[in-house]
Amino acid sequence: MLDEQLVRNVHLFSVLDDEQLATLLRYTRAVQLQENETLFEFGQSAERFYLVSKGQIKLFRVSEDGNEKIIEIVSPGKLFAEAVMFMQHGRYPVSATALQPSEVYSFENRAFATMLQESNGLCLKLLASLSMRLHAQVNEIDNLSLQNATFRVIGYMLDLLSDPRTESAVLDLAVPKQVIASRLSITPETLSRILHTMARNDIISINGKIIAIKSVQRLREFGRYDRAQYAGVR
Amino acid sequence: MLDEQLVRNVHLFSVLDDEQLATLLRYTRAVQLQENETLFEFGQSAERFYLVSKGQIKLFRVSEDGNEKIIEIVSPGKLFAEAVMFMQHGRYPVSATALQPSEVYSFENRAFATMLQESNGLCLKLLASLSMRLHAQVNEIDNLSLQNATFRVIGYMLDLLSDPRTESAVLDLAVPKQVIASRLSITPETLSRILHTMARNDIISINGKIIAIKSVQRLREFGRYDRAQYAGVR
DNA sequence: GGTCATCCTTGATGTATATCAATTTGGTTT
DNA sequence: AAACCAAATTGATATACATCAAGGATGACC
Repeated sequence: MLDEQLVRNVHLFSVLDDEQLATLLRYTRAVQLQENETLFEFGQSAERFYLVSKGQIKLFRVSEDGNEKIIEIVSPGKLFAEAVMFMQHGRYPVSATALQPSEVYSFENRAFATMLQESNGLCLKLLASLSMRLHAQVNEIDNLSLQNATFRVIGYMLDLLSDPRTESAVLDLAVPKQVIASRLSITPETLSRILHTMARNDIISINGKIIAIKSVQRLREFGRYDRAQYAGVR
Repeated sequence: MLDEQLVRNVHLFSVLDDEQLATLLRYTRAVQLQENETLFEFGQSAERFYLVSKGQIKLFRVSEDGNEKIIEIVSPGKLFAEAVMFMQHGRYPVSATALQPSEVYSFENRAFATMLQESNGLCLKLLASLSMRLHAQVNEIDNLSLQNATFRVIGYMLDLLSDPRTESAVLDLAVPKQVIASRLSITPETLSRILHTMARNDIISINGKIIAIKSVQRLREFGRYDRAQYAGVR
């Protein structure tokens, strides 16, 4: 059973009229995934794109030496692999597996491509969406190379904040810390040390996957002025 | 005087018919840039996009502490800043300045956006172009985080190779080494050490901005197995 | 409720790259 | 050719993070 409201709330689909939406849904199917089950692998021919309805999906690459780098963790309500859709003979640039028992809706590229040809508004919407993604990536490269590990961890936590203006907040990491570490291109050990240094400085408190941020402002500042590794309590 | 052939060879424009091309060119103007002259700055309202006809343009960001990170070096025949075009009130995500005396053709976003609304083929072409860019970025993130500095240097040199199948080649770096270093997110010192280690291992020879690659195959292997810093002659 | 397997934490050590500092080289201008 | 300036090189040292290794904590399953 498809959650039509979830589909309707996807930004990219918001321009579809009722008839187009109906057509899209006709070619849509829900896929159940167990924990660690793989949806598609790097290099496979890309015939479909996906919307997460429940759980979490990791998109990742495996390097020659067998190390896995998580590119993104996709949460409910978010699309993925839609960038390949209109390329003929496109191949998935990453692998996708479920971090938890999950459900995704699977859309046919071809059906959507047909709509793209009919609706210019849709086409422009997709352009805007891709271009925003591209800008986000430029920022990402920025962060990876210009900033240090502590900065990235803080950025990740700030992203999880629903309301960026609250001064204190409680957030749920939702995935194993090692997964977050991979996403941030650091080792689990380093992530642990960074978090605990913050805790020692009374900026956050850690309770398993639940992190309480005591002061968002001091969290931001910590990234600018401190090096986590050797920073003592002050 | 516009080099119409150069414009016609741009992949994105190849789908335009003669009339559309004429319309585009009517709103196009050539801009001359001196060395170090800035074309636009980060955050400025993006009304135009560009094609390099002569010289080299660097796209970069400046971090809070004043360090500049070069995101890309754009060469003749390549477009830049076209990803912002159809976003209303878009802002440039980077700054652009000339590395040498250069010439760029400047296109109006609005004129092009009008064409986009008329031509679905053009729209799809742009989608494909952006999506390829997105994939390239995913690869880039991959390289930045998974690989080491030596690997990135090798990747940069292999990219400059016109024919990737030749076993030996001579290539012109064309820009100061410090610019390349910034592009690769390393310091000039580290770049120098890496190049000279390769030279000591008889893989390349260095003559100012001219690098002779003695064996492309050995160059590739060097990235996989070696650490440049402490690798001796073998 | 104990056992087992993950995940997380903590410490000791290693290393790739940055930083700082001093020459050297190369290209421009006089 | 001399003088000058930016770019490149080279060496010494510092440091952020990784790696290796050894416990702890947590939760699932019988």
